[in-house]
Amino acid sequence: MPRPGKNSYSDQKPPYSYISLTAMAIQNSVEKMLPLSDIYKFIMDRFPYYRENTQRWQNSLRHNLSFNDCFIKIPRRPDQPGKGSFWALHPDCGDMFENGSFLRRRKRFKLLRAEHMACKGSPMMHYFHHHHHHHHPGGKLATASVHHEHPVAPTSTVSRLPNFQGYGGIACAQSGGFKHPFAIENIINRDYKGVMASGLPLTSVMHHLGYPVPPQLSSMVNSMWPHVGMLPESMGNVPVHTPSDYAPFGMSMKGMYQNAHGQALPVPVPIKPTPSLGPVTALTGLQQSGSTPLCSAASMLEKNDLMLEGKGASLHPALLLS
DNA sequence: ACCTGTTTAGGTTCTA
DNA sequence: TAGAACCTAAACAGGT
Repeated sequence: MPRPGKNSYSDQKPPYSYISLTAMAIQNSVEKMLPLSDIYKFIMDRFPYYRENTQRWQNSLRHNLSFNDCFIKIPRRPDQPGKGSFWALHPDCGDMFENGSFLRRRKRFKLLRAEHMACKGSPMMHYFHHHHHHHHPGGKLATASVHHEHPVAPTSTVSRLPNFQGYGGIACAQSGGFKHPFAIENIINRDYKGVMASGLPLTSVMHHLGYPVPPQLSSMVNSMWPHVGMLPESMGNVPVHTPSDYAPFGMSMKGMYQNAHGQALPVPVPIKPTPSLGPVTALTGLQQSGSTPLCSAASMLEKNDLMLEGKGASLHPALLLS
């Protein structure tokens, strides 16, 4: 009989992919972006399994960061000391984890070839490329304001992103401060080599590439360029969404809860909804709790426990204990 | 020397 | 069973 306690549960490998673990870490961060070392830290803090063989899994994790389009690299500004870039989730990778389950993705988030080129070459170019080709119903350019101490990760855009119902007031409350990494103030202050190399003003580049600048932004872009960072704060706000309508970031927040230590953790739910229950998921718990800031993790788990099926679908003990 | 990041390559596991 | 998702190893470049 395996005796419970030391080495029985918490040291076992968590049923989450590296993509899941990384997404958790990023989502959990205030700015929705983390340097590599902090991603390591998050994972090791919560999952004792990953406190060993660090060479192995960290190599795998780095591979995932580079290889998967759902992760984007955000360069540090000169005023931000530290090693490496920040890593964030691509704004459009919203529903990678069906029903909020982090166990297995419903499908791989893959950029189109052209998107990939644009994205890897220059975040900004990607941004406009992206928004040109997917006309979003209510989607306009991200809010832009000028002065911020830190670059922050994307506010979500509309496409592929489900409504955000909550995750308490935690993420919601922060969303007012979030800025799309491709938002003007974040774009211009970084190393957008593609544009800089062209020697053309931003709007010219955009026009040349066939990306019309939205009216409310064009004047701002023009006025800002090349006077980076000189725009008054008041001009910077072009609200697009009610902040509470969407997650502060492109990934679905359904299925998240906080444990007793204030750590945000996923609520594992079946990949496929139980047929008899229909598409009832962790989201239901959030929705039913209405605007209640913090959904009871216990009640959510209760609901979800009824639906757990298959092997790895139960809550990993490390999540409860850490 | 170590960390970060990219890429290739070959393997396993899961799902349609 | 084929393909997708995922894992691991490893070579290598560039930076501190």
